[in-house]
Amino acid sequence: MKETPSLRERKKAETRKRISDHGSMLFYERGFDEVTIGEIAEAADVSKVTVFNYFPRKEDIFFDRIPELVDLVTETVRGRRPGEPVLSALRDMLVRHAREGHPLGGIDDRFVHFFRVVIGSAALRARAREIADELEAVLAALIDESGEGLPGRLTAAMLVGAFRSAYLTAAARQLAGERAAGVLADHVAAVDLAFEVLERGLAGT
Amino acid sequence: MKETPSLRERKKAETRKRISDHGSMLFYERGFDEVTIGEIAEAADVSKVTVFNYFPRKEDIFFDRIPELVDLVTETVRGRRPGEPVLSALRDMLVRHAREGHPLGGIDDRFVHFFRVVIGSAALRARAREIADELEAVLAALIDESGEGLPGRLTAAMLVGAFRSAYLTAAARQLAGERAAGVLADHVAAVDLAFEVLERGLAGT
DNA sequence: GCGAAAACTATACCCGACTAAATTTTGAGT
DNA sequence: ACTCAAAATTTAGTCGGGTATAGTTTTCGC
Repeated sequence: MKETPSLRERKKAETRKRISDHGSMLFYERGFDEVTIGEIAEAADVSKVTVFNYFPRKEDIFFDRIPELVDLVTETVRGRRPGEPVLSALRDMLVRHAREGHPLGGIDDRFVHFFRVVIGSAALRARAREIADELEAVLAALIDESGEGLPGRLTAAMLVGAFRSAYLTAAARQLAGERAAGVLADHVAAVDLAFEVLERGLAGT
Repeated sequence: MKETPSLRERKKAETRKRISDHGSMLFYERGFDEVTIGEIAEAADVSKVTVFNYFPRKEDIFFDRIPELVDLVTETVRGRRPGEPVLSALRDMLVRHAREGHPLGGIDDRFVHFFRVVIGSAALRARAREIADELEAVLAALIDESGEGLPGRLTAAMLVGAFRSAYLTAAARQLAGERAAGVLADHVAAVDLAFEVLERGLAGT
């Protein structure tokens, strides 16, 4: 799969990373809205146009790893053990990532700063909601194609809604000063509850 | 409650309405992003600054009736018949409004144009998501205060997610050319299914 | 090496949402 | 009538994301 990291590709990846890294660093220091594209370009030693070349919108510089998140969900569903229900595969994945403090899981002391930046910017909050929508659509399609007979749209909407709510609650508590360790237990419980409700509710369909 | 529609108040209300009406009209004609605040000000025969005086953000000119929506939900929950479960009151209200083609219900031939404008503008879509979030928060608080022992956040998140999904599906079909009458039946079915799943799932809590 | 394609740079520009401050109008109460 | 405070207006901006263009450097495939 990964065989030709041709020089061109490597340089591109490196430039992209440099922009994203310098951008994120500035955002962490001063907040999303207080940093201009020009400053990022300068910090990354790149022209302003090049920034837009890699990131069509400013928000994408910060939310750089979303594609990985979509892939993660897709792989979780498509690559589940034969016979395992979609929902149980998703539940396991989500709980595991939270427990391991995986970057995309979100429950970890390091991510307080990440949350602070997002909460502090209307543009980033808006983009985050948009991303949740995209995830919901992907998930709905995956559920439909899984052949378990679940109503994809409804299931995805409820699941994304519930998880997002739990995630935000956990983030708010961490922002309020609680340590990740303390928040984690409740968060896992909230996720478990969400899946229980969903599974029980869908059982009679 | 409503006793003093003093001249001053009436004029304010009238100015507000004039701005919102002219604005909406222009949006319907040409799309949200293609209309500037300046044009709206001119059409409403008001200064540009006055527009911002009444509507802090451009999007609010179009989504003018959201406060009514929040009130509607609040009254539905608080004013339900004694002993009636929150969820059943909400379900009745939502189905009734859809059936009656209520402006805030959304299933009516007239609203195709409304949808088109929203779908056509990233800013309006973003604001719509934000509004859903606000509604979710209000609903969560209402459910918590209802004393039925339901988990407010989770219930609200799932309900708003499910309804929004159904609503958007119905809107998309109307946009694709189907008549409201045809879409209505499926939409009501989708809402009913959502409530069934939710109620059954929550039953064991 | 060489020509073509891709990536990058410099630069200038647009655009329209939103703001600040000072001034004028207008309705309310006496 | 007359005064006062709220509301509306005028004027004069700022600000930064995003774009368009045209030219320069770098990498690739051969």
